[in-house]
Parts: sequence; C-alpha cells; structure tokens
Amino acid sequence: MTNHDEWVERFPGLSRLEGPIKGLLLDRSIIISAPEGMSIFGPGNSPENMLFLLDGTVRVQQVSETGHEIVLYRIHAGQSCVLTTACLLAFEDYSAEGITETPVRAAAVPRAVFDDLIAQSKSFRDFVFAAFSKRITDLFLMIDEVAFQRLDVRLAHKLIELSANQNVIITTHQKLSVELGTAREVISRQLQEFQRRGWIVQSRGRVALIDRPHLEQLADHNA
Amino acid sequence: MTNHDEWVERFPGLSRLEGPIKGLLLDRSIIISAPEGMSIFGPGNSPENMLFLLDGTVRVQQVSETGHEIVLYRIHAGQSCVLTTACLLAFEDYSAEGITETPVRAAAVPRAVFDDLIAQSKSFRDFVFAAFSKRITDLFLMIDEVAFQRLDVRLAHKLIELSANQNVIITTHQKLSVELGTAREVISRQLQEFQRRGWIVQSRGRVALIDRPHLEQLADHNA
DNA sequence: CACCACTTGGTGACAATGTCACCGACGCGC
DNA sequence: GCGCGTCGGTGACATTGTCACCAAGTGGTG
Repeated sequence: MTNHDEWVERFPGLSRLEGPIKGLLLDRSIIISAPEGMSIFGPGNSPENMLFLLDGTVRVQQVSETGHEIVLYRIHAGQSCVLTTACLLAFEDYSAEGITETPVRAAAVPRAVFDDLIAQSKSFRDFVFAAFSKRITDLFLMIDEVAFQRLDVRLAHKLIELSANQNVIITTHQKLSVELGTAREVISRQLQEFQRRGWIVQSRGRVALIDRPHLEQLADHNA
Repeated sequence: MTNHDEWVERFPGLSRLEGPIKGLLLDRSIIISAPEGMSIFGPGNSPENMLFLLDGTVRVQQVSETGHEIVLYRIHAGQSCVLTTACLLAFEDYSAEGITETPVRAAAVPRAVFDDLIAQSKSFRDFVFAAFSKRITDLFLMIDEVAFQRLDVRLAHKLIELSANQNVIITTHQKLSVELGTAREVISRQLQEFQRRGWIVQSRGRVALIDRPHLEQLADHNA
C-alpha cells in the first residue's frame, strides 16, 4: 500500500538510473509521512536521512538575528532535500528551517546509502550535482532580487507565483511580507495600490487577482 | 619548478586523501596561472576544468538585469571553484563572473577526472560536499544581511574584513558600493559619517581605519 | 604649459522602503 | 454579551535608493 515499489520513477532525474542502483535505492529507503505545518528540519532537528519528496511541498525559511523572517525556497514533489540536509549536517549551528506546507510523503534514504549511491552511479551523481547547482543559481537570483528589484515588481511576481492558475490566494499580509523579506505595512500599502488600480480585490485573509495581465506586465519589469 | 608535486598538501580537505587518489589528482592536473584582473569564468566563458586555487583570490560577482553589480563571495587559496564551475556548466545562461583579484595560480582538473575522484574517494566526496554546503550556508547568511541588516553595520563589517590587519584600505567608494550591492552615493554618505565620528580618515582612493574598536562594535551590532 | 577626457567624490532634492506607535475591525471561545 | 488574539490601516518619521549635477584630482597629449 505504500507505493514503495516505484517511487523512483516519479523523479525525472532518477528514473534513468541503472537497474541495480534503483533497486538499492528502493530497498534501503523508507516512506515517511508528515502532516501540514510540521518542522521537518531546523535548529536542533537535523534528520539522519536524505529526503526525496513524493507528495506535497516544504518551505525553507530562516529567522534572522533581528527577528525578521524570509522564505528562501520551496521543495516540491519530485525534488530532494539533499542540499539543505547536507548543509545542516555540515553546519549544525545554522538556523534555516524546513516546514511542510501540505501533508507530505517522502522517501528517506540513510546517509550511508546515499554515499554508496554517489560512489556507484554516475547518473545519481549528476542528479545530485544538478540539484546543488540549481539551488545555488536560484540563490544568486534571489540575492539579485532582494538587493535590486523594486518591491512592487517582486510582489506582483509573488502573487502570480502563488496563484498558480487560481485567481484567489488565501494568505495574509504578514505571510506575504515573510515571502519577500519585508514588513507587513509595506505589503499592505502595495496591495492597496494594486487594488486602487483595479488589479486585485482584497478581503480579510484573501487576495483575488482581477487583472492578471497588468500584474504580469509589472512582474516582468526586468530592466 | 611548478611545485606541481605537492600542491594537494596545501588543501586542508585534500591532504588526507588516500595515496592513489592523490596520485591521480597530481598526475592528471595542470598548473595554470592568470594575471590580476582577468575573467576566469563568466557568461560565454565556461572553463572545461575544475580549478583548485593555489595562490591568489578570485572575486565572484554578478551583474543584474538593471545594471547593478554585487559581489557574491571570494575564493581564496586552498579553496576550489568547483561549485561555481558546476553551476556554470549546468546553467550556461547564467551571469555570475569570476575575476582574479591578484595574480593567481591554480590546478586545473578535467571534468572526467573530477568525476572519477568523486566515485573513488570518500574523502574527496566529503571535501566537495563540504565546499557546496559552506557556500550555500554563506549565501543564506548573505541573503539575510542584504535583506535585513542596516547599511552602516554592513559597511563597518566590510571595512574590517577588507582591512585584514592593515589599517589602510586602497579602494574607491564605487568598489565598496559593489561589495555591498548599493549605490556609490550611499557609501559616500556613510563614510562621511564615519569620518565625522573620527573612526576613519578618507582620501582619494583610500580609507584609513583610525578607531577600529568602534567600527568593530558597530559591525557586531547583530540584534 | 594648456587642453582635454576620465575618474573620484560631494551635494541636494526627491522617491521608495523600513520602522514605530497606535487604531479599529473581525473571528472565536467563553 | 465579553475578552482576546489576529488582521489590516494609518501617519510620522528614519533610512536607503535615485537622479542630476558639480568640482577636484589624474593622466594623457600637443
């Protein structure tokens, strides 16, 4: 009932693995589940296993010394927590935290098995290095945005990203401010401006996208 | 005359490698040199080799779509460019750039050899993953600083970092603004304030640290 | 030397964003 | 109903970013 047999096939980067390697991965992993809103790694909570997400999403965020919070990235189904896990294992004192945003299922692979896989399979190495590389380039992009992008552009971008085909986003100004690493008041003012322009309609805990084209145009304001 | 024989010993993480692995690394690598101010990787310039820095430093920075620049990190002697190289190979379109800040000597290891080493040596894997992990946690810290830290604190921190036991820094306001991802005028104003307080003395292209304790106190203003 | 081009840094006005204190409205449990 | 915490709004102010412009130094050239 675990669907344990073939979870590897769901990972684009893993389905091409050599047969014996797949077997090793399947035999030595355990399927685990977690409810929404649970901290799966963070300060004082380093998991012993590398996780491969089968369903759900995990939000990775950090709390600054000043008490400010910011969302760093999300791990979606079909991706692995390898790098975050590796970082936490290497630098225990660090303060990033992973929180389930939905109920989550994941395959847990012990570190020793992970190391074996790296040693034995070029495909697996490629998968892991691609994940690391993607994460680092994404962090480069994030630094660029935080440092140089106007807040209205970033907010429009985030609204479209969070809406994901829906036209209504269930969230609070506070949560949006953490997404962008800014203050709640700033979000409130920007959303008011968007509403004044007729691009969105606000209500308590809810943002409805009315004029998606204009939002997208602002979001793509690269220059 | 290349000192080729024992460069591996200079890397704290590599000197513990198994004997045959060291041999492979030494046999299959080439020592290269570059003058100061040269771009060793960047858009349209992906090196075919993984580099291990023997002497000198490399500055990694990016130029945003808006034309703004920011320094991401530096690679010092005894460290490798592995992750940046990996990123550029995986995502060719990306725009980070590595520039030598001093004359540089490095050991160049072909990708295929690099992959062999990863497969054969647990010590080498540990070295590489530690490098990746350190870089990612450093980028987390940088995001936190850019998003939440006051500029006077960041500037004081950077002045102390750049001074490195000297009390005089040879640099321009423009260069300092790129270090912190801000505007030249902002640096000028902050340095004036520091000078007004008697912490530094400015002259053209030069900053002299007069009151290091006060600067350090400001730089440590974590909360 | 005069002349010119470039770099470096200074300045003021203004815009954008962050911070703080406080407020009222809403939702929920009692 | 009441109390209490969450959510969002508001104004004043501080900090930082942007823009336009200027002046002093630097280095080349005739």
